[in-house]
Amino acid sequence: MKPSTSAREPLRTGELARIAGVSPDTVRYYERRSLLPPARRTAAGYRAFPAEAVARIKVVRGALAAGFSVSELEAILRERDRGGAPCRRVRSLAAEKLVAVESHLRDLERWRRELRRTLARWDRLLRKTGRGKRAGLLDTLASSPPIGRDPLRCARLGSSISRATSGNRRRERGS
Amino acid sequence: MKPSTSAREPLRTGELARIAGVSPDTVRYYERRSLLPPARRTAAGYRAFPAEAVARIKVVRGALAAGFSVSELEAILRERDRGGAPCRRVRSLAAEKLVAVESHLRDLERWRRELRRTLARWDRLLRKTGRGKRAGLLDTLASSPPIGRDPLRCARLGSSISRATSGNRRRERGS
DNA sequence: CTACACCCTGGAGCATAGTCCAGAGTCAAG
DNA sequence: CTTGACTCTGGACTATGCTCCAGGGTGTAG
Repeated sequence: MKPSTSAREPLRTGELARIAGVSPDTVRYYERRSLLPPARRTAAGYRAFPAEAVARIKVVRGALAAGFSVSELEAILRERDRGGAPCRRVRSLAAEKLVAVESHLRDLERWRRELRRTLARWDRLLRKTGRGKRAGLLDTLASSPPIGRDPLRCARLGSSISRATSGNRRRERGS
Repeated sequence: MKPSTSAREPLRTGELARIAGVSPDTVRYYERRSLLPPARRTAAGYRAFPAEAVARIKVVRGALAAGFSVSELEAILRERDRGGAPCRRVRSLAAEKLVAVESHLRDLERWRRELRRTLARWDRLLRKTGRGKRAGLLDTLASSPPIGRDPLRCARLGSSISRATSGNRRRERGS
């Protein structure tokens, strides 16, 4: 199990970031949030990471993608680094994620059904309404909340969606 | 079309809120965000809403539940109040929501599949690992990102999910 | 010596739809 | 007059996982 990474042992923040496919800011952020053990420092105060940090970051990214939160990971990794085996907790956390995902899936499906019905109704309304005349589309939503008594969750999702829909600037910078 | 609401005409903030099923803070918020036209004021500075405000709030809640954002609604309602007929825009906005919802649905389904596979793999690992020994569950996620190169959206969803999962304090206050 | 690339830190910003707060005024009943 | 229920305002706060910034230091090639 000798480290076979192509880069020489002590990695600086930027190197580690490039190899792991994240931004230097993210590396520093992970260290601050204890997802990465505190790096050694050079005389000048530069971070010097061991090669294992690359794998660690990949684990973190994978876990985040799976739905774990930074603070959950913090606790888990902390225990693991102390020699503990938080496997059961990890498993049950993942099981919770699955339950949550399934419930969201149901919400989204209901939402999709509602949107489709709404669009169909609106198209009917629009067809029998003159151009430039108001069809009162929104008004048909007034009594609609059979969505349950908590439109908030949907609204929240809605916002994250509209963000995902539109802007994707950033990225692209280096050589 | 005479207002048949049971309460006397000029509604104060709290009355309107109770009738419409939202909090007084929310009523003021909607007014500030121009979802509600500016209310008349009594001599003391209290808001005095017309009975129509109830319906307006219901429309807003319905639209929010359908996925419209406050600022979209602001623009739409503003134009409608000026006598315009933003129906086409409303319709196309809703169509966009549908597209977004469907795409999220696909993401969530992929996520669910991944979680299920992960759990199955982990259970296999756990079975052949002694109690209290580390099974390296998280490590199996390191190379997993076939989720695409953007775990962010998932992570974001994850967070909104965990919030939805756990805490639902507040509410309950009145008589 | 001078670019130029890279590193550091602490802190603000993002984006949403509210919620909650303090400090202060209003109003009807008792 | 006091109590209690209500109202007002402007602003801070919530949650997340980064991202970006200013202001300043480091390292090295030319």
